Amino acid sequence: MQYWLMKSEPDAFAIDDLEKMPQQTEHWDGVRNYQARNMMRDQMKLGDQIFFYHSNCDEPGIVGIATICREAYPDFTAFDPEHKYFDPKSNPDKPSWMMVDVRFVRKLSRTITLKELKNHPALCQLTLLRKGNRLSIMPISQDEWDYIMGLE
DNA sequence: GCCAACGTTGGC
DNA sequence: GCCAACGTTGGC
Repeated sequence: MQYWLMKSEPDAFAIDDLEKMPQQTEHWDGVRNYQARNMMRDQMKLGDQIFFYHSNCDEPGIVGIATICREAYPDFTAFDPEHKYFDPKSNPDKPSWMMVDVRFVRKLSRTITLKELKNHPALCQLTLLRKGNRLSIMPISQDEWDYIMGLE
């Protein structure tokens, strides 16, 4: 099993929104970066654990845990000209983009903020903290996962 | 709102 | 293949 961190802007889709979905499950659409797509397509497996991260907001940080409940399949929002994630270069015969389904597990008892994560030398290898890294999906090592869980 | 640090696009 | 222009991300 692997661990991941996935970013979402809470104004668009927050951890509370995931919790309120039917079956507490939602497809993770709109990933339009090849590196992130490749990780979803090639590495994300059923049961993998996810840190749900709120970005671009007052208090950026990890707010909850989710899990992969469906492995990669074509991101159908890319086929819909009315959709904001429409990509004319993608089509059902040859989809450019993929998505996974994620299921809510639980909220953390508190937000583990980006600011706080930066204060831990043990986490200096976190992709999230690397300069200029804007990936919306990134792998987390077992050690990093355990360490962060210990901060809650 | 600003802007650094990307990734993508497209002319050449 | 190069690289300038452009668009996006996301912290601050």
